[in-house]
Amino acid sequence: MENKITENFDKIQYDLSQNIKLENSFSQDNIQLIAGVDLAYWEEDEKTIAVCCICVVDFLTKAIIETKFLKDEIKVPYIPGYLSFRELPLIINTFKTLSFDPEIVMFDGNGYLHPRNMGIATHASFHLNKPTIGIAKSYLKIGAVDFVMPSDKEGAFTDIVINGTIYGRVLRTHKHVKPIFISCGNWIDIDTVTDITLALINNESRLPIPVRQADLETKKMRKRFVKYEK
DNA sequence: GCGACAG
DNA sequence: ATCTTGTCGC
Repeated sequence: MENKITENFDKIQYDLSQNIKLENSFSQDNIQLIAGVDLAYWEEDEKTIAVCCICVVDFLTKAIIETKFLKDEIKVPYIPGYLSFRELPLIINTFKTLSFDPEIVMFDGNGYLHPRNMGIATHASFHLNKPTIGIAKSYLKIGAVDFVMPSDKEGAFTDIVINGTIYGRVLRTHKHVKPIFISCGNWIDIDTVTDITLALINNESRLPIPVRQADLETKKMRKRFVKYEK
């Protein structure tokens, strides 16, 4: 049964990946606004409900410009490697409610660092038509490829290379703190991804501000909903 | 049968 | 992702 699901997903991902813009010309200088996306889940009457929050951040001042959310039932199961099919529908609908127009979007999860180079950040770029970045808190193993732990210095990183291609980067954003796994979503290169990520780190978290903020908001919203419906 | 497994 | 208490540390 799960096989049937993933077969269909594989075909959709293949079709999407044919829609390729060739340039990775996005530069840090082009950013004024960057968005962060995250979801929180809970159970309600045997159903899985999620709220998606998107936070728009001013890249220079780090100020939170806008926060929007949307709640809905989630019917697709979580299968490792197929996260986007579970979370993207709600994300796309939430994105439509934004009044600001961020130049780039940051996701909780992988982009190119994925068995089919089609993690949620990459998949989303084709729907949002914007450059994207993947930020994962743990490693999704690709085949038998392990990652090498970077040295214990802020800004230290190692690359996850497969057949000569950089799939992603293991980045230490704070000393003595577990590294994060960053990768290109689309229309951007890995060095720019690294620069942007590091520019958005503060002392509060190992995660960059946009996804950190979205994570906080998403949990606030869940508290509100769960409290009001019982 | 057992382990692995973004969120 | 979520469930969960205390606890160590800045």
